[in-house]
Amino acid sequence: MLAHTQASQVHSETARAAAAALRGAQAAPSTLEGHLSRAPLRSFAAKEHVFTEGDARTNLYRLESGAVCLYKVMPDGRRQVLGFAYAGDLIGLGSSGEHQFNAQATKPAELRILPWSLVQRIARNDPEFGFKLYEAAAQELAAAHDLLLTTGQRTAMESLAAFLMAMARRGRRAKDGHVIIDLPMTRSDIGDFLGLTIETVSRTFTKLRQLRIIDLAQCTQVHVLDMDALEDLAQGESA
Amino acid sequence: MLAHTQASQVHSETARAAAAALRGAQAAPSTLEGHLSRAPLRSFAAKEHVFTEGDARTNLYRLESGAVCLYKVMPDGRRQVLGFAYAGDLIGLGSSGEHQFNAQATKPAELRILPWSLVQRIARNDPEFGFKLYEAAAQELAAAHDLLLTTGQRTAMESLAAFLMAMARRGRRAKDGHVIIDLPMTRSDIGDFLGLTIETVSRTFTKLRQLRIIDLAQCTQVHVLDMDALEDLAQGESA
DNA sequence: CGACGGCCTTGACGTGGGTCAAGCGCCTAG
DNA sequence: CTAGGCGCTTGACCCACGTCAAGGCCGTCG
Repeated sequence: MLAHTQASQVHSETARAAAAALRGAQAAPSTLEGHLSRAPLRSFAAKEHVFTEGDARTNLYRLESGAVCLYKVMPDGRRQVLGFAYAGDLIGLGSSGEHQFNAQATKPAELRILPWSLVQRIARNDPEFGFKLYEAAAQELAAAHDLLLTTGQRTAMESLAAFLMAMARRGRRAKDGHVIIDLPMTRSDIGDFLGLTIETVSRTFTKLRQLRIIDLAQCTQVHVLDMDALEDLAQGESA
Repeated sequence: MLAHTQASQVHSETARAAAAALRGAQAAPSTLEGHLSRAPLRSFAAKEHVFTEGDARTNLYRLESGAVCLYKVMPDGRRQVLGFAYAGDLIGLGSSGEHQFNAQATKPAELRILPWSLVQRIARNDPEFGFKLYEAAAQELAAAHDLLLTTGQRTAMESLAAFLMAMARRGRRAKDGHVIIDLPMTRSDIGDFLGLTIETVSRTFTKLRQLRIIDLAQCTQVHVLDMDALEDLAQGESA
């Protein structure tokens, strides 16, 4: 679910669940997907919090539309964004107890809400499901490790290029062949994600534009003009 | 298992397993602890790798003694240490497929080795166990998130102070009341962990010594003279 | 429609920490 | 006992990025 990692798994269940629904069977669903598809849907306004650090972990969420930013804050206000969630991503995984970070919609969002107690119940009855939960957590762990590589080792240019490469996987393709990336978050979110200031993020975007590697239609929409060059920059091929 | 997080859970099972063994019952063990306690033990020399990135995930390990460093490397050699494992920690959790980082003993170490296929088999039969796996992964995730806060936001001084605070929880107490920390890793490991160079780590140690907050008997042994001051520095009280 | 506030960009400047280089202490091997 | 190597420290220098400050562009609300 965190950026910097490949697309999520899940979703293969959707068709099966839909088929079951058509058959009119209202038997209690057994898969996570089954539960989620009939879980209540709640809307959140931009900037509204889904949960905050210290809240009891009462629910597991799945984002249906919109985007959500996950972050931690230090006492003095410095902020580290841990990742962004997009449609299809699970939000709220973590060891039992309290939430250890904040989740805030960066644009209007809709989420399915599943009580955590139910999740635990399913896990107790379905060993396969417990293992799926584990794999979901492991995937997030891998994403966090990737992000560590960028905040710990990469330069501003490398970080931003890697970020854009990751976002490009979610992007669409314009008729002229260029990949178009919509950024559903502010420069501040990006900066706090990559461990940079908004000024540095902005300047680095400008530099990429001057290098004719990207084009900025609006500040929230990136056209990738030269994906190979971007890839090179992400891997550390100098300037 | 990563530093920066509280002690591990597990271990409560040890007594029960021992009791079962005494009863002479040789029935197949059902808990992870049961399996681990009779799993083969292997020794690794300092600097020897337990596994490397790209290796198939064939085993789950538990460290019995020594210390292990977990890290990723970039193509050009830059390295990010993800964490350190100490006695009792599980190593090798992650989504199925290949290992996504390297694990290298920083000093002579002994590990119990459990085939991953067995872990999966247990998970399939024991729902409780699958959930435990999940919680272990979630714990590592929390540790990674904490580390992100330091590599992304903290200054060198804050990072090192936070690192020492975390290590102090594992430390012993001298007769004069000072906490003594043994560092089973090099400056280079610490630097790559915190996103700093070895020179900066060294200079920061020196600064802490000059401030009379710590004392360095040898470079691997830290005496904490003023835990409160260290705590303050970790939280960002300037200096 | 005009004014305000968020968000983004750009410039000038300062600095924390990276780089390069030298030297030291300790451990191990011969 | 001596030599070599590895890891640690320290100093001098420099640069990437942070800080501070000044606009500009929307989008929204009165």
